[in-house]
Amino acid sequence: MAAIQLTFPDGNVKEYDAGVKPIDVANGISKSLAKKSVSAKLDGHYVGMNDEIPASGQFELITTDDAESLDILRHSASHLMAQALKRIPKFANMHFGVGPYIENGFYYDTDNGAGNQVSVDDFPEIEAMMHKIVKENLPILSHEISREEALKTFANDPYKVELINDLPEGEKITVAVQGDHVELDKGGLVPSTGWIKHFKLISVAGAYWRGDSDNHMMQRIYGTAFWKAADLEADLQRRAEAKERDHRNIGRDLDLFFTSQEVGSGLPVWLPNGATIRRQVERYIVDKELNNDYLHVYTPVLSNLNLYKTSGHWDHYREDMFPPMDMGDGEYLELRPMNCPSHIMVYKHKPRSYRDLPMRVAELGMMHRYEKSGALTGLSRVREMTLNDGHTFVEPEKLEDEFKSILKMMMEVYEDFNITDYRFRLSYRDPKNTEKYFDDDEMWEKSQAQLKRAMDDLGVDYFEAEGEAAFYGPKLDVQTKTALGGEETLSTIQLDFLLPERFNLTYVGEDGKDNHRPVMLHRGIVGTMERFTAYLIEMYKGAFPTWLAPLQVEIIPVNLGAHGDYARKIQKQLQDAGLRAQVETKDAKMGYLIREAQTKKVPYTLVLGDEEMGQDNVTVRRYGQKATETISMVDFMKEIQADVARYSRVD
RNA sequence: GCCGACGUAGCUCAGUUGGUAGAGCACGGGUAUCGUAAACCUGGGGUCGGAGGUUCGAUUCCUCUCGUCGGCACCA
Repeated sequence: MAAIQLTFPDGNVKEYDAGVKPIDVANGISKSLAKKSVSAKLDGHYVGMNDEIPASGQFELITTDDAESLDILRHSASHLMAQALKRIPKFANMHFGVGPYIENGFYYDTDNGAGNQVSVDDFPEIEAMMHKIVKENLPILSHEISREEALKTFANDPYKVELINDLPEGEKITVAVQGDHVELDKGGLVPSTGWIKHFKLISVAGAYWRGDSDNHMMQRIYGTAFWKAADLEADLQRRAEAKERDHRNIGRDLDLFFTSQEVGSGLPVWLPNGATIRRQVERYIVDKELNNDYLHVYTPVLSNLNLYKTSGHWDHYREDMFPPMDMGDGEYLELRPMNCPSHIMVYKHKPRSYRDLPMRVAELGMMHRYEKSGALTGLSRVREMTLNDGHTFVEPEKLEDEFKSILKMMMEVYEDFNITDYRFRLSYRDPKNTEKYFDDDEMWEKSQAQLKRAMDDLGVDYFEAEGEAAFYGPKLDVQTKTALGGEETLSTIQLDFLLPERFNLTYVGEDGKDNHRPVMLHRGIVGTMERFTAYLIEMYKGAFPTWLAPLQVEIIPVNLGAHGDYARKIQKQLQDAGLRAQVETKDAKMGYLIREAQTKKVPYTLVLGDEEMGQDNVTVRRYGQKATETISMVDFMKEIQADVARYSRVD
């Protein structure tokens, strides 16, 4: 008998006879480890827990202590769900696509034919069937089969057949068998269905087969699973709380903005409170840019359509642009979908010299995009938006320096807003789909390498993504998470060698020749005011830092008649100092007014009565605290000014 | 745009064999003038998203349409 060396999670190495099964190995070690072992890998590839181990190779057990085990559990849960569905008569003939684990759970793409879709109302029945199969504790067996066998096994599942046919010739095909259910599967599963105890189906939604909108749409059933009941409970709790954090809900509760059918879809109206937050952000970022040698301009939201034909945007994004306005004399005007051509016109207005470069043009530029109806979401995806836009025109050899200086400014801004949860994405073109992009392989190779080099020089962490570039060049995107877990781009820096060509931009070099071509950098630091505000709302859960808060100080006179004048005097002092303060004139009990100030998340609430009036004092209650403190107005003024100054510095 | 669900007062939501609607909060009026998370009384407010159809009669059933939500696709 050949002996095989097995390395265990605790580092121990033991010898076993070949032919032993991982599940026996796990059981043989110790009771505690056996309970924790969920899957096994041989030479880095998953093997079934119930399969025999061959005579050679490096073997490792994966236990519930490993983060990977949660993926294995969820992957197994998706199979469990598929098996349950097949056992329910009305889903007996359901076809299945793919059923992977994802970040917060798993899904399975299903197709039960038109008119027979799965609905959330079916979830209890499906879950009950899943629990039944868990009780049966069916062993999950994994083994290799031939292509012919595979095609025979899945003959009734056209999606699976397509997947099998797409596997390269010679590729190993493995299946996972649990009782009467067979899955096309690469492995990474729990030993038996009894391991999957704590799960919940979450939602059902449409999804194109293989992610292609030309393909048939399937029903994607989402679920999640955990090892412990408490973890599942906590996760469901988190999902519920995320809704409270959703900027659309807070926006309504705090009167920040609204959208209405009368105004139009994707066209939010900013109410005074939301407008204040936005104004603060706008003042901040414009000041910041002016201090970084940006030239702020105003350019029209409406321009000649030819501008976008020249830039190439018309060709690439016509579907998502508002239709041109035919002015009747051969001229077509277009609501601009982006600001670059406008800023290019600023550059082109006069001959430029290398001494003028880098030239940084910036604007809070309003633009319009006809986003598809299904994409519209609150403030984060809209049809009219104002971008904190900027374009730098730079000598090619200074490109990396300029890139780094923009990134530096971006990180300073993030610090001022306390934004810490983000990651950098280097967005390259999709090498398999190059017709979407400007056709110049050398340019792409070079600029993508430049981008990467600049990031490496700075020693900043990033990840790379193919197919995320703009048509004119690669970019650095800053990816953040929304309350509901979606990822979106907040800021971006884009390299552009194309538009300077298209618009024939030049500058006079040191050599006196006027045929030098600048490079362009497109950048948005806080992105669009809409999306950035949405992000801030969710990040702060509506409890804004004082410098951003719509109302900073709520003043409550104990008795409006007796203390109203004093309240208005205090308000005046605060307003003269540039602060946003309001005297509450509603004739209600104090408890009511305090409650209102707290639910509106006002940073400071002042209560003024006999005890304060004589001594020029205020009694202050800070947001989120129950405690109150009576201090002099002078001290309060110092406190709030320090509070505001801490965030609103521009350097 | 696609698949599914939903659309009743400003907001959150009730409203079943089809007989033109109700609560709480909010808002207006009144009483009380109150020291840190909801005083009490009272009033107004709805073409039940819109259009068409079936019916003696539609918030309810059907069709279309607009919008919202969950995803997918898209995102310069």
